Amino acid sequence: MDRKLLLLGLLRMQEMHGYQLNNYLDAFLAFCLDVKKPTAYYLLNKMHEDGWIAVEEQQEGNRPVRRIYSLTPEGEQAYQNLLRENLGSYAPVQFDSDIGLAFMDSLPESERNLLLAQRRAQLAQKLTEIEAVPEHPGNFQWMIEHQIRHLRAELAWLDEIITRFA
Amino acid sequence: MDRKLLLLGLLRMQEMHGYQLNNYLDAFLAFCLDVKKPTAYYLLNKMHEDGWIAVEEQQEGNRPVRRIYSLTPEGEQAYQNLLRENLGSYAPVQFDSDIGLAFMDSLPESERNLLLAQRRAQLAQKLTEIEAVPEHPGNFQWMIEHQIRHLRAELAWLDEIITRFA
DNA sequence: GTTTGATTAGTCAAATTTGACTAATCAAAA
DNA sequence: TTTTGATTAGTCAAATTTGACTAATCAAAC
Repeated sequence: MDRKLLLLGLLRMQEMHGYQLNNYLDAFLAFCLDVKKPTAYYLLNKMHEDGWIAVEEQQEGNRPVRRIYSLTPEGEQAYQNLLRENLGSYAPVQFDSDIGLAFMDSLPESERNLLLAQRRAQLAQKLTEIEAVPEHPGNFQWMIEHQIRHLRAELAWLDEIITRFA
Repeated sequence: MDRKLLLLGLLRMQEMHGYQLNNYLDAFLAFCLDVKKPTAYYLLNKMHEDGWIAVEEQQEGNRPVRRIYSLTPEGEQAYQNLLRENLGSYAPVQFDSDIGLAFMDSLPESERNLLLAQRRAQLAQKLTEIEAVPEHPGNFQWMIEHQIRHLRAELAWLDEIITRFA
């Protein structure tokens, strides 16, 4: 549902064709949200079938056809509903990385430490990357800020684990 | 992959039948990990087909048959590989709740505040629940500790947002 | 006596997600 | 002049995940 909300919200800000949409997801939101291209098209089609999204074809010169997606009134209504649902509830997240931590004991100490160091490096890398992301349009800035805080907390937590086990 | 690691790790600690396994997931790990019953069976079957897991049937009286799942040597090897892969890398998490935050502007202030208060209540509730969870066997304790820290940070973040917008 | 709830096994169809792939046009680099 | 990379559109089969459901036994509550 949240992914639908995302697509509706983006198209509501500005109608777009699929390429633009996927490009935006890739270029600006990939740090925080992972929506693959076929997923986006799947959802666009579904919402089109449900009458939430209108499609208009445009041709420019001999280039491939552009399909502009935009919200219908039903889409606007759905957007409002999904938005309320999302805002009014807390969706817990899962830390799949913790599964490995739970079973660390089955590795020799030296290897465990090596792997954890590797994990730490990746985490730090990701943090550096996202801290370098420039200002973002609209309220997406918060998504980044949230992610940054989260990654900092994760790094601190991982360091604590590493220390406890060193 | 991580869910496979989880199941392998659990069966490695102690061989179990499906009911036991699902029960354990439900009763002890549901706070941190969400693995539904059909998913568990799907993975058990798959790993059985791949030769990672052995199944032995037991009958006790007239009760339905028990199928005890346990690791094969290949399963042990797979476990080692998955564990290394998991431990040595950082898997980023996604905050789907942030999607709503990004679009808050489209709601009237009063409703927005109401919904955010509702979200906060849910979050606080979840935190209370998990803080009340008793000691956990083995290293699963960390998963809980991690989740608690995370929820506290989330609560603080949400409060900050609410304040900024009040 | 009967109904409920725990124990044991799942299944099944449907929804969702993804990796890998195709196809055409045009601008710019080599 | 050829090749590469961006622009535009996706598709397709496969993997995964889930909600809703079935079926049998036994103990305990009512």
